[in-house]
Amino acid sequence: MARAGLTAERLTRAGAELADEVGFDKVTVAALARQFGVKDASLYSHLKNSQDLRTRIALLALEEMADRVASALAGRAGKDALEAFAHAYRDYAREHPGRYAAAQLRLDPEVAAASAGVRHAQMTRAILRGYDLAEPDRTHAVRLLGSVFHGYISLESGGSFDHSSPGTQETWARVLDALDALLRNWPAP
Amino acid sequence: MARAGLTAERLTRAGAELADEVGFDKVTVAALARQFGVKDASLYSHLKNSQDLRTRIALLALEEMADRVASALAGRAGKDALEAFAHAYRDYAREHPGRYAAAQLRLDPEVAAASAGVRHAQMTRAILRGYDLAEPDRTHAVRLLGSVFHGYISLESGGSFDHSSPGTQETWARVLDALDALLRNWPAP
DNA sequence: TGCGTTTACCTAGGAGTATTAGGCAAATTA
DNA sequence: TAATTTGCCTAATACTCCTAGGTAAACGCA
Repeated sequence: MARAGLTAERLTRAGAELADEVGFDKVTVAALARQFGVKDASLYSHLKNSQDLRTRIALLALEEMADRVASALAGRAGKDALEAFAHAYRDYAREHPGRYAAAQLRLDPEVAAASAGVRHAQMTRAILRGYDLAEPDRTHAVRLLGSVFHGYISLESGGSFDHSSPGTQETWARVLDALDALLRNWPAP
Repeated sequence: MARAGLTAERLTRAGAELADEVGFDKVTVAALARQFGVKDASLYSHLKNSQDLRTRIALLALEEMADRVASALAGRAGKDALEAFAHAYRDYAREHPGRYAAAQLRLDPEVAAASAGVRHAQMTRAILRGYDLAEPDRTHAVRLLGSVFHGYISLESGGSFDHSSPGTQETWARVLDALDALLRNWPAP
């Protein structure tokens, strides 16, 4: 019988698509096998287990996000960079909700340390180059930015903003204005 | 044979405890039945299905959080209120990670509208009474606060802040300083 | 070109979870 | 005390995860 040509990469990619279509939590070994027309047991030659699959999808998502952010950030500084980062991040989450959810997966420390999440963190720091912040405020600010971006996307995609009036597009723009103002006027302790 | 005295409420409460112990995603009808020493089929007299169980835990968590925040907020204004809200929120999430995760569950619009989530949102608005913000900036600011709080807690509990140096306690305090400063100096469009 | 080795995919099966249908006995009410 | 409700049961179906062991296709080499 003909082989389907499975590899860990193809499975990861297909799993990511599936996540975007039906939700990350519904990505299952069985569902993935069905997509390739093979038995679920067959996937275990390529994947250690279902957790391994989820981890691979998470790592893929982190790579893609870091790539996007990197190219969005190239050649920009200050508020320009802040907005580019924010838009790239949010757009990715809207285009790929399943992958974005995957990227929130808690990884083993070693795996996380070797992931594109590190690059991502570095780029968040890079945004602040255009602002006059010394340590440890720089780190506090990085954490604040990460919190706002992640929190906003998470609440928005969860529908928390659906039933009050200004559109989320407008809020997003004003939030970025506010963050820019804050970074330019970071309060002394 | 003796009855276990199951009710939807007891099951919900036990499910919430279980969520805090092993994680919200591992709260299962079977696991809950085991805790009460009954067969899993027995729970279906009290719960519509496993989604119903999860929803009930989420609603419980929303109630508890709204209660905590309400009493933290009583008699406070301005930065005092901001900090009280933030601490109550974060403390709840740290004490009850499973319940906090449950509270993020996407609810049907009608269910959400009847939930304590509404009270929660109103209290976030109440914080802003101490600051001079008119609509629509008030709404933008509410969304920003929600994003920061949720995002920070989510990243912190996911371990994102574990491997960089200032402690998260210090960052949290400085983030609140920054938010207070921002709300007092909200930029014009 | 044919042979051996690797490996991709298979069947079979065990364990856990979600859910429904239908039954008996305990608790409640008349 | 009889009638009714209801709490928990057994049984059965379906789906997911995963392991063990087998077969045949593809590959590497003489």
